[in-house]
Amino acid sequence: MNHVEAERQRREKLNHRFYALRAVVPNVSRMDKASLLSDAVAYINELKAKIEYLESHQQREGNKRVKTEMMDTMDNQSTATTSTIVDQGRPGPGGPGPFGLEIDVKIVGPDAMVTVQSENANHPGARLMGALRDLEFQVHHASMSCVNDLMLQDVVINVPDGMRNEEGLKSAILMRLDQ
Amino acid sequence: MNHVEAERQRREKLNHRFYALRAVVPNVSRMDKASLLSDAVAYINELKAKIEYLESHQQREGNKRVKTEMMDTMDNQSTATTSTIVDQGRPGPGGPGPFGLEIDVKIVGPDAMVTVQSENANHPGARLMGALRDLEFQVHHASMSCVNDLMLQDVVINVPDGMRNEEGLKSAILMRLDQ
DNA sequence: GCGAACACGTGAACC
DNA sequence: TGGTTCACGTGTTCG
Repeated sequence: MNHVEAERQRREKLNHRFYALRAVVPNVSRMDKASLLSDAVAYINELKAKIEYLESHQQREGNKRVKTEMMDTMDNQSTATTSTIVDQGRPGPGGPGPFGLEIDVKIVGPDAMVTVQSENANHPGARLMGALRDLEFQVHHASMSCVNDLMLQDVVINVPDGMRNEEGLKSAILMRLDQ
Repeated sequence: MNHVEAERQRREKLNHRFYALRAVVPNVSRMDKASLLSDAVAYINELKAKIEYLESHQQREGNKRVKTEMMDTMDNQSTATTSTIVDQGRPGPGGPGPFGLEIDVKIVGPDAMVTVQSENANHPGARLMGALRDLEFQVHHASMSCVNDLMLQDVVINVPDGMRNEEGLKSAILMRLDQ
């Protein structure tokens, strides 16, 4: 049969592409295809966030723009090229992302609870607090602990009406976090 | 058969991940899976190149002077005009001092415990953490709470041998704190 | 033996 | 008509 051979080649091609994708995505948590795909989208979103940050802060000290910038980001979310869809799937054992950083946001009433876990390097405490200052959030409570190379941090901030969106907050903070 | 259902769900999951990947990769030339995968790797490489470009085209300012500055300060301490003596006493009930800021330092072993009390303005949390970052102290633990206009904060930092001096640390931190 | 993950051949749909 | 892509059920391997 010719059909079986064609299908064989199709599978072969697909697997080759999968292999190529593995080559460009770092920290592929597990070797299975589904995890590879979700790791890839997460990685792409992190790269996008990093680029957006670098582009907005190429010219120094226009620092009060950030709030409106964030609004824009949250509006355009999941629409155009600005889309910041983040890994709905498994909160798997993949651990910290490419930047050794894991962040979680929970909206509770007028406030948001943010928990961050990362490696204890580059003064992560100062970085999160600085990011929240730049975003002009009122910080009600914050605590952080380091043990060896691991850093755990959680803060409670007041969030204005317009931006009570867990994913939006997450990517906005993440964007200012990865320098 | 249970097997057929498991495989069905596996395919469903995989297709969902494919759909998520399509959402974050722009210009998906054709709708077929293989093309999507190769477009994804191309896009990732594009983002990487852009980041490398942006990172190389931004100037860095070295902030490594602070540590030696601090050493100097601690040497000249209580001698000339550089002295920055504040609020020797315990964190009394008098409330914040003239600067709306009260700071206390206690050396304990290789670490120092710093407690700060001030009015809740100008993002005091970010300012203390930033000051400690600039002074290149390892922060082991930090916590802060705000209630109305009052802010309370305490941190535990590691202090190198040469500067285990409560008054010196206090004025060094204070100096970087009032901008 | 079970669950997970994969490769395979086959039927169907679409130019 | 082929040529190409997909979904499906099945066999198999591995922990």
